[in-house]
Amino acid sequence: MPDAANPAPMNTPSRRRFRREGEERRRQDLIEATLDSVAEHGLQGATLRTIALRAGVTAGLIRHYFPGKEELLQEAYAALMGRMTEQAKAALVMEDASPRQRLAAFVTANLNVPIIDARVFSLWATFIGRAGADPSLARAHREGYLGFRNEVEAVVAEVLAAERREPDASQLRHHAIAINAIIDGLWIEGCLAGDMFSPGELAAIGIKTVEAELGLAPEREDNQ
Amino acid sequence: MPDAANPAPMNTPSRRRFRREGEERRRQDLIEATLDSVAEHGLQGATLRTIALRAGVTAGLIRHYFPGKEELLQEAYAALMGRMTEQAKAALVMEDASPRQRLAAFVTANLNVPIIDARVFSLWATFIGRAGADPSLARAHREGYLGFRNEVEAVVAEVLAAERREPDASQLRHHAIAINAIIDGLWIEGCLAGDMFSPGELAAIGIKTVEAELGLAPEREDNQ
DNA sequence: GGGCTATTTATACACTTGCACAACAAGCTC
DNA sequence: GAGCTTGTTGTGCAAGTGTATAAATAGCCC
Repeated sequence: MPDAANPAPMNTPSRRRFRREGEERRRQDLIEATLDSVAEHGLQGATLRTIALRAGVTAGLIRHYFPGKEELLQEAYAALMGRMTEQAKAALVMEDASPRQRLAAFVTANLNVPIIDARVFSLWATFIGRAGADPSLARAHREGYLGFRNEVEAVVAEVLAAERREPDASQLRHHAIAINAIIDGLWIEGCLAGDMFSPGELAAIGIKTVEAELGLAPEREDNQ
Repeated sequence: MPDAANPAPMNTPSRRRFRREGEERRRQDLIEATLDSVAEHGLQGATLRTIALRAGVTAGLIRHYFPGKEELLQEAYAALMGRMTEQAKAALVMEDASPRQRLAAFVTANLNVPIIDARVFSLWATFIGRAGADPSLARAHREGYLGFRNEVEAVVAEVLAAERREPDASQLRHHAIAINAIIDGLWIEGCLAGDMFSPGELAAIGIKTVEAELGLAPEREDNQ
């Protein structure tokens, strides 16, 4: 019996070499690997082994950082949502710009890369599809949605104020709902079939539609 | 050992009783059970055993009607898409109605039950989330989307013609893209958080936004 | 009613999954 | 460098997966 429990007496063929990373780093790597796996193979294809392989570790390690797969997925979704809303709102912080310009910039930012992105859309759809059955997902979405809509509503209020118009709360709410829908709808179209639109086309349509919704006079074509 | 391989010598405890259904009936039942399972537990929870249980048969039978799980899922998705586009287009066949009324009816139909429906949305999101990785899904979506958009474009052309306006092809296309986005965006909001809107509110917003996009004069409030 | 056929059940199998746990070594402290 | 902590690996396991296939029986034709 030359090869029993010890396969070769020369040297224990050595386990895999590894480095100890900081906790925060590992957790983020694992979350990113999870998002990649879900985007590529869906929730069913995102197994612990697939995720670990992508993160460059072995499956057992995941249990060292997360109580279970469920929690890993939840944290990954939270990270995704956080990034999305953060990017969207970032377009609103413009100094020295008229409300109307800020609104236009907001629409433009939401209808171009990196927000128009097939991977992000795939993730969003995959997770949101479970919202009907998973209350925590539904709540997370609702919070993100309302936050987004409130941002829209605030800008709309500024724009209309600059136009000397005084909408009541109900009108403001309707404007925000409609504009949010316009952006969402165009975002989906862009993510799913970006090649059907020329660069900047979606943003142009978005701005025009939003301004029509608000009853703003069309901009002159010849300004600068 | 009183209970060995034969648990009771009295009578072979009998297999499950069953009825032979027609092929078409069985296939449809299985597809419906598949959609139910996907809507409730996601793609990962839609196992052959779950589906079979819901359809009132045993798992093995599925292989008698479908080559494999993959094909069952594809047929289920096709059935879903077919039903969705069919319902959406059905709202357009109105005799004795002005183009503008038909457009309004179209928007209204798409923003109320049964098209506003959490289960259908869950299914749509779950499947469309895989479009990035599955070309056949992506193609199916694109065809459905373009079909829908072309319907919109046709009605828009009628509406504008009735208003003595003569948009060129590019303007028509932009209108269709925008209106499609408005409907999609409001549809999502209604499916995900229908309780945040009063009955008919989404449809009212949709009509107003669409008419603003087309530059139609607001309707008088006092007509009948 | 007696047989025939093919729908349906039931069981088996190879494989994957999430999770548990023991062994190991990377890198800090002294 | 010795020793210790703990991040990391590897293996094992029970449950569940899709598929294959044999056995049974429902319902039709005569």
